[in-house]
Amino acid sequence: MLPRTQRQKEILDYITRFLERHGYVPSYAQIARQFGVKSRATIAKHIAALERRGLIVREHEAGSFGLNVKVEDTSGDLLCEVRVLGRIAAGTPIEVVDDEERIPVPRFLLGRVKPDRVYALRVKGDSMIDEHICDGDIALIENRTDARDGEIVVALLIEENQATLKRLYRRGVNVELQPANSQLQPLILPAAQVRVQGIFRGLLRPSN
Amino acid sequence: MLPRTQRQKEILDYITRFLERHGYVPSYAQIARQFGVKSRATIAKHIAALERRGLIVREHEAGSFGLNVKVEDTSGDLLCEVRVLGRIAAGTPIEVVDDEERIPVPRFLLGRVKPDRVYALRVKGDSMIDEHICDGDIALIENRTDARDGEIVVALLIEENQATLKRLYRRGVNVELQPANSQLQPLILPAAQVRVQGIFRGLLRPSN
DNA sequence: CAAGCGGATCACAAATCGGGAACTGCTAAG
DNA sequence: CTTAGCAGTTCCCGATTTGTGATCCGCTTG
Repeated sequence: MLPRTQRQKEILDYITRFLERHGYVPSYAQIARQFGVKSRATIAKHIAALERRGLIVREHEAGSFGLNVKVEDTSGDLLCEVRVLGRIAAGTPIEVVDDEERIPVPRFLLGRVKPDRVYALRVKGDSMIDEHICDGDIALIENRTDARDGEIVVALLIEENQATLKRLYRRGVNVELQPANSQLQPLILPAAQVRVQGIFRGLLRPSN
Repeated sequence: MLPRTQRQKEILDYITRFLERHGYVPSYAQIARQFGVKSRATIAKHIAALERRGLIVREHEAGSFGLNVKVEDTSGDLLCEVRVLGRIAAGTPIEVVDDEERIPVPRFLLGRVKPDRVYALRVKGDSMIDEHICDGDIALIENRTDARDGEIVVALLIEENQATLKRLYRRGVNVELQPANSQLQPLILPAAQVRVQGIFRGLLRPSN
């Protein structure tokens, strides 16, 4: 279920983000300070509302409200969460998904890349099968437009209005987009016709 | 469950880090010094609180408190840990890695499969490139020998002493091993020459 | 109008946090 | 063996924080 009011959503978001960053639940006073509210009782009412909607589960231990939203980890070294920005399919640019879905990702998959620079794309269709990326896979993309030579990038081909995943090499005023499958021809285009939307950083393939 | 307050989280983190670096548990006095606290009793109370929350398990043995910091708890819904059993490469059976490495895996990748039935294999070489599984990938395998038709299995070809990943179909006394790439010929062998070592359940591909 | 939301104030019980002091086991000198 | 020291534990203390209930107020929306 969704929060009913804007305030409720703000507070829910704040709690989840606080949890991500700190590994424990913020106190009512902390939340109140954050929103410039002077009364903890007000926060209590909002939290009660969120609880009625099932967005927060409490563990009444007296004096504390344990909760179970969707995020949390404490062991922040192993796991991080990444926004799912949308789908990527052949013949279309990235289709943005409206509501902010997030998926958990093992931290080690991203290497040195900061998790907040990373988003995920659900791969639709077999347009990138040459890069061994299949329908249903989840591609992890670093949000960066300046690609280094040889990196696998999400390239938006402006003329064809199509997004694909290819290795990128600069060739003077042109760029060469090279499929991983060496039997396929590389694509050479003027740099102006290609826009880099991100760098490929990893892949998740669900069971089925 | 989570630590409730900042102090509790700090102390839990300190203990875990100390444990990693030194291989043993810090004394109360050590923790107290670290946080500029003068009384060991204070630390005892914090640790008792962490114990109440199930974040620390003690083994009352002698003067020192043996403890067992939980790592994979809390986010149990999102994350699970999986044993890395070894490498799988062309031309060899699975090579078992001696020390018990574990990697974190997003829970949703495994679907209904219980995490303790799953192990991971590092893929070496391009022997399974046809299934779009590349060198350096980490394959998640369900530990099961009875494959259903059409499932992707880790098949040990006894005669050739070689493990590969293929879709399996039963054909009477024979089994058919079908590559994902339809251009390649399926392999048909007597069932006795093939041993199923697991079912493919998912894939992780690191950044580089 | 009533109902709901957002906020404020007050009061109270429970928990947290820090401290001091004394007790129990254990171990390592002397 | 005795002694000293160290570690964890327990009991008592005070100050502060926190969750929560009760009550009231202004605002919007049907």
